[in-house]
Amino acid sequence: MTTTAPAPLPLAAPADGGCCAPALTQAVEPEVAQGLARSFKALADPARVQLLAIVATQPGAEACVCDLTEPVGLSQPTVSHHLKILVEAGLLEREQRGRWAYFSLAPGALAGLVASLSAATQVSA
Amino acid sequence: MTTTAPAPLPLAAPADGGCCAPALTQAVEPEVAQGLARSFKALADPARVQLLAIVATQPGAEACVCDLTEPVGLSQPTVSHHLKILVEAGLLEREQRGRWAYFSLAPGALAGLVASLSAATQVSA
DNA sequence: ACCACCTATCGATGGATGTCAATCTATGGG
DNA sequence: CCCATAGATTGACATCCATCGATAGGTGGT
Repeated sequence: MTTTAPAPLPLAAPADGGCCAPALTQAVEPEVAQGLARSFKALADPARVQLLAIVATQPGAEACVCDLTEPVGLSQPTVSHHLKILVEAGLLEREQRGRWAYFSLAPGALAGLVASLSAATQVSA
Repeated sequence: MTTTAPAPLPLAAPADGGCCAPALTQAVEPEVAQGLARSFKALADPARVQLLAIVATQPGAEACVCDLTEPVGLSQPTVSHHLKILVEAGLLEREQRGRWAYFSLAPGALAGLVASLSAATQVSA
């Protein structure tokens, strides 16, 4: 989080009569962009997409690690690692029930991402 | 490319009477997961999110590199690199016009991602 | 108490990725 | 014909990340 926006952004006006429009300075706050990028980074791995999809399609929308290891074809530590990333990204929720850990979709998380992307598409449309 | 799904997925039945449901084998085809992950990977960088947002909010939804370098605070080669990634991901389109290169939102690309995410959320709802 | 089982953490390793300076290519103007 | 400018490519470097084996932490059964 150190970064977030140290850049002064001198904003040298394109007075050179160059190519195009004055160019708006910031379409999105750098912080916002960073937050979105972090969410997308959590989805930027095939294994994690699969894990999310499996959880979503499970009856009750929850699954334990023992159910998730085999479908993705990865070792148990690796699956645990990916699940942790998804939880930290706010996309999954973890619940220790008895001896097993159950993972479920975090309500509203994906919807939030959808809203962000939709906003972008609306602008162009 | 090579990968895509070499795993035989032995599918050892959870006959051990373990924790949970039989566990569906594949909620999403590995290829599909890989495709989605590749799209999300293109969005998994703050600079690329910003670039996309700037292009989207420009009048006419297009911008040239000279407009994009300063707002993100990165060097010209780096911006060019990010733009290339966005184009290869199918999110942006490039058009050489005169001496300048104009980038615009690829129609339907973001919408497709929104559809995929929406599908996932629908399942749980 | 002990043991079997599920999951998380640790350490290591190979590969991917972001970034820049330097250079190259191409387009237009004089 | 030469030069200036916009942008892409190259090479190098540092960092991050996915993956695994080995191990630790907790929980339940006997």
